[in-house]
Amino acid sequence: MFLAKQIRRQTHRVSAPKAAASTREKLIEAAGHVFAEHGYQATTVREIVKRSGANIAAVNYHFGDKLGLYTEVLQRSVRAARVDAINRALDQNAPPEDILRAVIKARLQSVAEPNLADWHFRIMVHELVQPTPALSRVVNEVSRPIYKRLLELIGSITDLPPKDEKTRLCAHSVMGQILVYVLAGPLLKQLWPELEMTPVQVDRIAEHIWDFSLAYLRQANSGGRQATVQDKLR
Amino acid sequence: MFLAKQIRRQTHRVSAPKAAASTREKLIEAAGHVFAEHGYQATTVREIVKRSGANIAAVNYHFGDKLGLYTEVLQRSVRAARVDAINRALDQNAPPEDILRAVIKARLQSVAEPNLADWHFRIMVHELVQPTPALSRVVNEVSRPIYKRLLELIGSITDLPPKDEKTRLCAHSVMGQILVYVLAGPLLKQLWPELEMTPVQVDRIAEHIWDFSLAYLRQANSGGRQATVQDKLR
DNA sequence: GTGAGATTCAAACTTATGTTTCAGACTGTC
DNA sequence: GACAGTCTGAAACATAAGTTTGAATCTCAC
Repeated sequence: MFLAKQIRRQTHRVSAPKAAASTREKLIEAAGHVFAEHGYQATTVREIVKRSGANIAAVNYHFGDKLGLYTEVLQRSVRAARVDAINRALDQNAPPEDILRAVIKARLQSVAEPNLADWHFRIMVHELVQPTPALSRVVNEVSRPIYKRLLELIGSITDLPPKDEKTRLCAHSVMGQILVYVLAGPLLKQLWPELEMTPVQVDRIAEHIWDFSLAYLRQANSGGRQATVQDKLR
Repeated sequence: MFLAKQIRRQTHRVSAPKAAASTREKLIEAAGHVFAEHGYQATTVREIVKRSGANIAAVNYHFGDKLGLYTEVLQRSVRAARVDAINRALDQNAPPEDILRAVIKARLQSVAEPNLADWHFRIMVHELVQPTPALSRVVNEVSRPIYKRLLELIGSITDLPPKDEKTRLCAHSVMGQILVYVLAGPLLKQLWPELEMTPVQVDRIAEHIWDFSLAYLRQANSGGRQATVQDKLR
C-alpha cells in the first residue's frame, strides 16, 4: 500500500507497460491539440482530460504532472513533425534551388492541415514566444541542425560560405516568409478573408516564396562574377 | 457609503479626474512591460502592482479589472507604437522604394529597444498567437489601414493593383521578413549568438530586407515590359 | 480646519487549477 | 476463483490569482 504509493509517485508509468496504453495515447493526442492551440500556460489539464475522455487523475498517473505530459508531447512533436519532410527535402539529390522549393513547400504545408497531426509546429511557435523552462533545449536540438542545413543550402545557391552574414540574413528572409503564415494566420485571414489555406493555395504561396527569394539569391550569386547562362535560365 | 461603492464599481476611474494620475500612469507603464513579456494570460496583476509599487487593489480601482487595464495598455500601444513612425514613413513624399525602406526600418527598430517604450509591438505579437477576446478588434483597427497602405505601396512598385493576389503575397513576404526578428528573436539569438540587435546591426538587417525584397519587386515590375534603366540602377 | 470625495492599504473572499487520495474496477496468473 | 499489480474514478486538497471590502489616509475647496 504505502510502498505502492511511493513507487507510483516516482515512476508514474514512465513507459507503457503492456498494451494498456490507450488512455495514455489518448491523452497525448488530446494534449497536443490543446497545447498547440493555447500554449503551455493557458492550457488546463481539465480541458485535456475532457477532450480525451480520461479522468482528471490520469495525467498525473501517467506523466507525473502537467509538465511531464507537455514534455512527452513536445518530444514527439519534434520527432514526428514536419522535420521528417524537411529532412527528406534536404536530403534529396537535386539542384539546391529545387531542394529549397521542396523545403518551403514542406514547411508551409503544415499550415494547411490545422486539424490533424500538425499541431507540432504550432507548439514550436508558442515555445518561440514563451519558452517553457526545460523545453527550449528540445527546440534547440531540432532547430539548430535544420538551421545549419538551411544555411548550407542557401550558401550553395549564393556561392557564399554558410556562416557568412549575408547567407544568414537570406536564410532569415526565407524563414520569415514562411513563419508569417504560420504565426499570423488568423490575422491575415482577417485582413484578406478570401485567403483559404487549401492545399492548392498553399502550393501557390510556396511557389511565390520560392520565386520571391530566388530573385535575390540568384542576383547575390552573380554579384561577384557575371551571371552565367544557368543563372538566367531558371 | 453604499452609493459610493456602487458608483465605484461602475466607474472605476474611467478617466483621470485631476492630476492624481500618478498611480494610474505607473500601472499602465508597468503593465505594458509585463504584458509584453508574458502575454495577457500569463501575466499576474500581482506582478504588475509589485513592479509599479502600487497596491493590489489599485488595478481594480482604476481599471475595473485586469482586462480593463490590458485594454487601456493595448489602446495606447496601437496609438503610440511605431504606427506613427510607419505612417510618417508612408506619408513622406518620396519614391515608393525609398518609402518601403523607411517602413522596414521603422518597424524593425522596434526590436532594437527592448527595454524602453517598445513593448508595444510585442503585445501585438502575443495577440497574434493568442488573441484576447475584445482586443483583436483593436489590432484590426490598426493593422488593416497599415496593411492597406502597404499593399498600395508595393503595388506602386510592381505596377500591380493593390488587391492583386501577387501584391498581397509580396506584402506578406516583406512582413514576414520583419516579423521573424520580432518573433523569433530569442531563437535566432541562440542559433546565431553573434547576432546583436544594436541600432547599427538593425540598420544592416533592414537594408538587407529591402535589398532582398526589391530584387523580386523590380523584376515583377519589369515582368510585362522590359526593365528600364532606373530599374537596373539601384 | 473641516468635511467630502478620491485614493490607498492590508486583509479577506472566490474561483480556477494542479495535484493527491483512496476506494474500486480491471487484467492476467497461479 | 483468489491474488497482485495496473489502471480508473470521484472527491478532496492546496495553492495561486483575480477580485472585493471596509477602514485609513490624502487632497482640496470652502
